[in-house]
Amino acid sequence: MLKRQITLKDIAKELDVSISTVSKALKNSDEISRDTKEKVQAFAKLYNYKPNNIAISLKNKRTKNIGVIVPDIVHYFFTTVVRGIENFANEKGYNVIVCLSNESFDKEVINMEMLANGSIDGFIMSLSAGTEKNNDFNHLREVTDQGIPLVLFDRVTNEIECDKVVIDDTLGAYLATKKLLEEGRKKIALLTTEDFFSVSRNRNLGYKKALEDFGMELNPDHVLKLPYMDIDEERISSFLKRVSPDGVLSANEIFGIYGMRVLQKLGFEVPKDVSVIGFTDGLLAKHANPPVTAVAQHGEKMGELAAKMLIERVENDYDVPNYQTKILEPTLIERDSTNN
Amino acid sequence: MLKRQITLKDIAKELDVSISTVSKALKNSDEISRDTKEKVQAFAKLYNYKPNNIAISLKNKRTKNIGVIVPDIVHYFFTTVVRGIENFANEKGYNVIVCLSNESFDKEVINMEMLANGSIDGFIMSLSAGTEKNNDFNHLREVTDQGIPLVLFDRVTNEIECDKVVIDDTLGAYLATKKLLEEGRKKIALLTTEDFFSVSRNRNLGYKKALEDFGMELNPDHVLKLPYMDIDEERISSFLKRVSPDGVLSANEIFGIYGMRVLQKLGFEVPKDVSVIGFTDGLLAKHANPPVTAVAQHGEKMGELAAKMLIERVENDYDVPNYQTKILEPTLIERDSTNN
DNA sequence: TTGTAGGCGTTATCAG
DNA sequence: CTGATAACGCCTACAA
Repeated sequence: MLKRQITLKDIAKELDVSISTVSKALKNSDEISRDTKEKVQAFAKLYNYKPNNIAISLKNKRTKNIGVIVPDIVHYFFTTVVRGIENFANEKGYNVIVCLSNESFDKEVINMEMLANGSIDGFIMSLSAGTEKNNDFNHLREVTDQGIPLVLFDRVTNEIECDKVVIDDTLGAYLATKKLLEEGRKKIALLTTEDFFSVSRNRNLGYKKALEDFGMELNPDHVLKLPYMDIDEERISSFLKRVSPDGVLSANEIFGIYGMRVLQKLGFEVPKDVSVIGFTDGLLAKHANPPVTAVAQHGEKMGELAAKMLIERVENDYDVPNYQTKILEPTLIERDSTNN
Repeated sequence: MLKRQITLKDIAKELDVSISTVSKALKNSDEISRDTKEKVQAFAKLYNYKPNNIAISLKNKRTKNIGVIVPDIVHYFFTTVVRGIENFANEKGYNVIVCLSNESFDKEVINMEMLANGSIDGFIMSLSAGTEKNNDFNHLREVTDQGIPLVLFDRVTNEIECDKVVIDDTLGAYLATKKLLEEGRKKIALLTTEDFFSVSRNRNLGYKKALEDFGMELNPDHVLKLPYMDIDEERISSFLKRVSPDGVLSANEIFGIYGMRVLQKLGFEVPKDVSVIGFTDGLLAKHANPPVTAVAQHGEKMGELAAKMLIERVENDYDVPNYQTKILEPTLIERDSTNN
């Protein structure tokens, strides 16, 4: 069934020359006579010769593969980051191996180990919820100790020294909260996740800071911290019912969208009675009714940057690491869920 | 910088035994004495020996990698298929290399060639818009001619003989249209894409069939066929304004969501004045206001099935191909954008 | 201008 | 029980 791909050896035998002659001829080396080169190249094209990547990888100790491990691929943000990585990497001749940790520590570890045995030249990843919760980064350390380049994005940790790309989450939340405050909102609810998520921690901080800058103090009763990014319908709706906010900031796309619908069902008009802003400028925000003002995280750019940083590491064997953390600026995209 | 991973050779030298002894010892071969095995295994663990996958791939002519080429990763459906593939493949010890064709014929070809040189054991893919439009499948044929297993899903073609997984798009559209008709809707608009998309062709067919079964005939004025899956705000809104439908069927998630908002802005109430049903039971449909009744395509299952079929081919070298086309049943998920 | 030989890391066969 | 050898497909320094 599997018609074996033709190899240098096959060509050599067929044309009655040596393997190295064939190899050189195909590379247009000028060690080889025009005659021989033409003969070999013609034959190779005729039989559709393609060098075997695996053999080349073994020889070069370079696979031209990048391993990407992300918590999931359903949420818009990760999706766009993956797209950014893909774009840049393909441009540079790299393939992208995508693995989903599914927010699970165990699966993240398994995936890393699966890829760390020579399958890839480097990793780009965002920590799973499980990993952030466990606060266990040994699998990352093993990888970096082996000298495999690693770039963390979005959900990062100080425990590991490596290149990183994040957005300024604190600033993003600050800008959003400020916007609500400037609209005159007094009771701003925060829908977020627990502080063990590095991004949530920072977003929660930005929220607090903005309140303080406007002479208000954070009321814990106005904050709902859920353990995961999944919607807990019960808790979100009872929270909003209780708080009855005139402004909502959501630390992710999905809580905000869901929260807005809950409020609408309770009779609130958006943005007349309550303004809503959410993190992630995704399809949900864009197509909600009304469209939701959002903090754009520039995922695609983030992915490109991460890929760029990684490939740079892979291709240049610096002996002084000099790790960088790039911080992108979030942008507030104003839509109809807030006043303007 | 890059601390070379330890190899069999290193262990052999260090322990003063032969490479093959080490290899066997690590495999717990009973050709080797208990003593030697223990010594070798201890040493290997201590120095964190991991067999080099690339070398193994070269030897076995099996990479344990699956190449997945999809048009994009932003739309919910493809996202879920990729997740299904990932799940099943990882379970079986395979990595998934994801490439995005970005709906472009050229990029699809480039990606295939990139992977077809030994990097993967088989392909799972869904045709790009460009490919369906060009009607050019030579890159697929080259791959299958080489004996590389290929599974097509969703956007497939009869031109290529290989395993396929699809849903019954005609039935899906039929069920949706029937639902609208049974509600008493008389003027059902169809938002769809051009017929060169295999899926659209079938969905358009199902729409027509349902109308006919209810004694109505298709009115071309009630159908808007756009060239791509991107929202053309201008055309969609002027179309809906003109038609002023009491029912809308959308052949994808995004047109339906957008169309519903257009109608709402025009003063239509959903579902009082107009019912809306869209293909793809995704986040947009689920979180729209009101939530949209949708044709579920069971992407995750589709992905798992595709992966299963592919891995079966990869691992068993059938000499009679006996290609299969699996057809999944779509499900109508009823929500508040239709009456019940 | 062409060919030989060795190596990338692993495994399998066969000899000792 | 252990080891030498060849092979997977390619590349390259060196020899002829």
